[in-house]
Amino acid sequence: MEETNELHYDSSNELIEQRKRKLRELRDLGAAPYDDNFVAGNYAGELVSAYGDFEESRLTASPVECSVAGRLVAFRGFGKAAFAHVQDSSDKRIQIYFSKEILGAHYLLTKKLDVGDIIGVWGKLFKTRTGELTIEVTGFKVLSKSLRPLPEKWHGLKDVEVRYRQRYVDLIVNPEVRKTFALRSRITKAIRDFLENRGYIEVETPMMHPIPGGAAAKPFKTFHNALNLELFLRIAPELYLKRLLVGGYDRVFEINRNFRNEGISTKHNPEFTMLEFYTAYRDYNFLMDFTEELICYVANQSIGTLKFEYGGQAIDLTPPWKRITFFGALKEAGVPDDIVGDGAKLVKWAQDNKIDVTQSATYSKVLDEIFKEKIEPGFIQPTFVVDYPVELSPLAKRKKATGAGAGAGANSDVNAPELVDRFELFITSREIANAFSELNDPIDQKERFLAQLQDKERGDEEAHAMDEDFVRALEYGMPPAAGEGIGIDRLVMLLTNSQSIRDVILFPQLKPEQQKPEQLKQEQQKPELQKPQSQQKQQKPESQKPELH
RNA sequence: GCGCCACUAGCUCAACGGCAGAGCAGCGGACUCUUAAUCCGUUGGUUGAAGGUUCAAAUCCUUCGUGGCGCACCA
Repeated sequence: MEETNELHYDSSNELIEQRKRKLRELRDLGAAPYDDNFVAGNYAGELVSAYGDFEESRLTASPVECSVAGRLVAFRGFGKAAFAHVQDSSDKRIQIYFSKEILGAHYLLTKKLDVGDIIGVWGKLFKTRTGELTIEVTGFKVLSKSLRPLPEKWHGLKDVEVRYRQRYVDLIVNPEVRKTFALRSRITKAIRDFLENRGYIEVETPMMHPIPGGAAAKPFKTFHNALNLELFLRIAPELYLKRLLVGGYDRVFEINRNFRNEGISTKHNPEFTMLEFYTAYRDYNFLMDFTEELICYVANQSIGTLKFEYGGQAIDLTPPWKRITFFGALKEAGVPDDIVGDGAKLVKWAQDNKIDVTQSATYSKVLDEIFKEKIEPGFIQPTFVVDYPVELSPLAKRKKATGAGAGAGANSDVNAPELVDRFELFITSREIANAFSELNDPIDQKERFLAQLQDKERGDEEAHAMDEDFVRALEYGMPPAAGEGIGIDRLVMLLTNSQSIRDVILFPQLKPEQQKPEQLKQEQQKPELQKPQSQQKQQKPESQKPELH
């Protein structure tokens, strides 16, 4: 084999060669197959909705000239005529009609077209005998010759790996995928509209943090050369947004990526999109009502209803939503009263109930584990769980010792400073939102950071790190505030009935498709102590392999 | 990280120890109202990779790769 400048993906199979040949033939015929600046006057969708109902006689009486540009997605050739469909960004397709009689010598070019080519056409509208609105083409240009065959028209592209890796193909051929991402866009727009209409301003805070904070998670590390500084991709924007509250913004929000160095699953992507918003002079009770309004607004604006199916389950977002306390939920699920508060008993109960609890688990982790195992699966319809234990919420405000806190409806555990003003919203057993009254006591905050540091020393990799500048900010005074985070990907999953987070992220994280030959070579040369002999034999044909420089 | 499953033509899939196939796409031909166009003819494969078992491997075994699902991990 000779050294080659081919890409690592096959770019020389027969089908591609045939298309390259047509490309040359187009050029020989005087076409410019990668032409530029074709300004179409119309979109397919616009033409279909405006003229789709017109009678043929009407289109003949007052002809409609039009032009569209898009991808050729079907082609049916006859001897001296051809029908095809062009699909454009209006997400509709319109039929076009090529006729030798009309196009003359230009008609030859249609013989060099393939499904997948991007073309611009102009002509006038007419109705076929079957009543389909069609452009009778008087002229066209090949704007981009497609060299790779698209998947089959009928079965389409199903291979999920190819769909994720080559999302561009997925988007071309699978309309429901385009629909999902169109909905995603409407959902984020609705969120922005809702918040902006209520006086919130959108901000952007750092993605690269010297101290990863605002959540309990393992961060990605990176490095800034000029500053000679280790940095972390952010796990949450929380601490920066609260600095902005100190700075005087009363209502701020950010919709952006968070990064967490954890496993990948149908519910987890290493980078995911989070909405966080903060409201000064309000508490978490305000946020519960606000969240109902926000999510209902978003549902109405995006899918136009509050009642829909998710994975075969009927979901109803009609407010008000159920509210239950953390310990109330535990009690309801049959966790005995007396073990709560007693670490040893709690661990024993968890183990007795076959809940996996590691040796190093802290009291709060065990509680959390029991909750996730026993309680969460029950929350199919929207449910607020309120008043979490303080150990689980190092950034939330303690519950008032008196019952004076507003909105006591669901709060049966007042008089409990070991609790915090916090809720989580669950829909389809999944956490959709997490919110609390923000801790603004700098001394308490510092102590909680210190407690987290102890957890860290005990081996809890995800314990919060001390952020001294954040404490300093609080020392200047942060107004009382309520803050909330909503996982956008999971919200989009819910509203688009997507079972995997990869179906709502355009380019989900995957391992590299192909190892570079250099890497492969290195690995083969690695001395493997315990490798059986049969493995080592693989190295023999090395001399026949291409030398790669 | 662990377990199970998958990987066959450009795409969607058969063949499950005995000659690697179909449909669509493609290519050649016919065809001026088709729309999964039709009709005739036809090309296309290192069966994800490497080893092994066997007279014979897509098929059985091992290792590896990638993906899916589940588990673990996961404010």
